[in-house]
Amino acid sequence: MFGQLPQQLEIGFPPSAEMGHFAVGCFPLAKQFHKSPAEIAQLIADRLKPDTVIEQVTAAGPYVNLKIDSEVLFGDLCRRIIHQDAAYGTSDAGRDKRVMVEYLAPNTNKPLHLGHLRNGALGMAVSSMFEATGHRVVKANLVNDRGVHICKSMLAWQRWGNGTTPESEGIKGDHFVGNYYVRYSRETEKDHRLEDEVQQMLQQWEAGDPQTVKLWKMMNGWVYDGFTATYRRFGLEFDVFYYESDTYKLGKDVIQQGIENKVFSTDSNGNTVFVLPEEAFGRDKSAELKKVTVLRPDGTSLYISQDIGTAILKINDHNLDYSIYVVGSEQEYHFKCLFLILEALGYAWARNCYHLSYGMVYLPEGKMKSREGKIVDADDLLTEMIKLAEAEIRQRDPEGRLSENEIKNRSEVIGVGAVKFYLLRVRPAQSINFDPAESISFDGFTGPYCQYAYARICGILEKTHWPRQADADVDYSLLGNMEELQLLQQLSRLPGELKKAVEDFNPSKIAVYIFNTAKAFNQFYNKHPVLKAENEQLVNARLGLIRATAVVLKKGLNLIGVEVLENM
RNA sequence: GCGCCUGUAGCUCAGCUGGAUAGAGCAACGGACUUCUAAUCCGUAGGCCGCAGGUUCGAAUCCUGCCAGGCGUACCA
Repeated sequence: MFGQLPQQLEIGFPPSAEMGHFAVGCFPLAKQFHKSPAEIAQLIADRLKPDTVIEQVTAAGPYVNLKIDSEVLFGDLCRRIIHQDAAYGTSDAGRDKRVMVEYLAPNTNKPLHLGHLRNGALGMAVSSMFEATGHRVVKANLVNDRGVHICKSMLAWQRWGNGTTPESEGIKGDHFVGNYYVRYSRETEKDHRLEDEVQQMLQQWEAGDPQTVKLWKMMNGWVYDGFTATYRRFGLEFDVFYYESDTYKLGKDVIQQGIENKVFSTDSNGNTVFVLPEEAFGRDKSAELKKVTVLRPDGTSLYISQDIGTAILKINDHNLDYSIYVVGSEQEYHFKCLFLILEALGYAWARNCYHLSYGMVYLPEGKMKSREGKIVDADDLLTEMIKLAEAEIRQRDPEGRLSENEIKNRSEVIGVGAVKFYLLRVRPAQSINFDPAESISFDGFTGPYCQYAYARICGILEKTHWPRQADADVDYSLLGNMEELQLLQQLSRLPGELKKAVEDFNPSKIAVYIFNTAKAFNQFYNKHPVLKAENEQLVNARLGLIRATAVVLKKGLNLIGVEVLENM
């Protein structure tokens, strides 16, 4: 279409569709021809003669705005979208590349909370985005199933559980265990000797004491039952689980090798340490180079030692090209060190490890603290949202036409979609101030708003037989009003937005894009009838346009893990 | 002290690889349902883009300094 224009020029959109369908900024040519961008734009506009495709060329300041023949403009894109369907916007840019997305990493001593939901929503969205760009994605969950915190719940249950189980009490397993974690925290304030007992239990666990291991397995089993239910409800999927109980001793061999190769050194306390480069880390309070300990003097490992081992394990297990860690921003320092150490150890792939860091979720009262019970529980929040959605659905169905099953299904899709969208609509680096009132809203920049636009389209398509005639015979040249143009322009953006979202590891780009697309549709919908358009030809053309819109909305929402409904 | 992140409308945020008059949502006010789903749409109002310099034809965007908030700063995970 623009073969006649120099290639370095970028094609964008004018601020208003009235000005033209495409805009070409002439800035790059200014230097080359020693003329102002505006002069060049005028020159091009004068030279470029309209033809069958390009209907009008106008210079507007430094831009050349082009108007394109409607049949080409609309027909091209709508036909392509409808034809490609779910493949629209995808690419094979990452073909043959294997990428692991590690996310969630829950502890098995308490239920999931709002922070986990943000992590999970991000993990799933990023995975989908990478899949949509042709990557082979392995979704991994590194379960933190051992350690002193797990023993706390275990000890409390042993002491005060009286042999009860989640079944006997009718409580979801993870919540059941979490209650004992809270119980431990309460009791230990009164009786500090419990702390010694917990340490003892941890030692017994590490020694493989059968009783302790049995208790551990049983209680973790309860937690997994609970987690599995929440995963299913929130739409979290994993291809592989790593358990810290299997991996916590990893890394020692590599570190030993690193010592021999002088990657690590020993400090005055006998710790095995890695000295951090000054350029990236500066110096500490006493003006010394900063260090990170990778082994204690007694040879026991630390968080980072395990992570070194696990990183290598993951690469070897799955032959990865990229390894992504979805972990909160408070661990940026840790991952910076980890990747640096891996590189120092000679692993070239360390450069292909990424920490997808995301900001905290703050509550109105402050940061979430599980021990103080000041958290937003994941299950509670989802239940609450689903209930609100249900109330809305029932209000819209006063005659009670919907089956209970249908109401349940819709409530879940809407409620869960609202939570995911709320957590994904801001970029990951941004911390979220969790506003309960705003989070439960279904109006405006929300998931349900986007789902609603999709459902409205389905409502129209349901009432007709699409295509009413052969797709090729639809006369798209009839389209071209402002709302149609703006909607079309939005539809054309998906591939580019997906590409940017993947490059930045930023699902919020998709969320924003989908919202804008839904809005463009609603604006069109409110102003122009589809089925009752002036004539049959126009009806068909508009049906094509909204059919394409439905494809884009569904695709975009699915990319960020939000499901769609044909009726709302 | 050092490192990273953040600062844009009353509130929550887009925009940040420099380009057309800085955009949305919420909240406020006013309008549109005998018309394909009003979970919608239209309108009004609301901005020294933290501050000060610099680079540039052009800066919310890049650079420097400062101010404010958050996170982290090995021997917890």
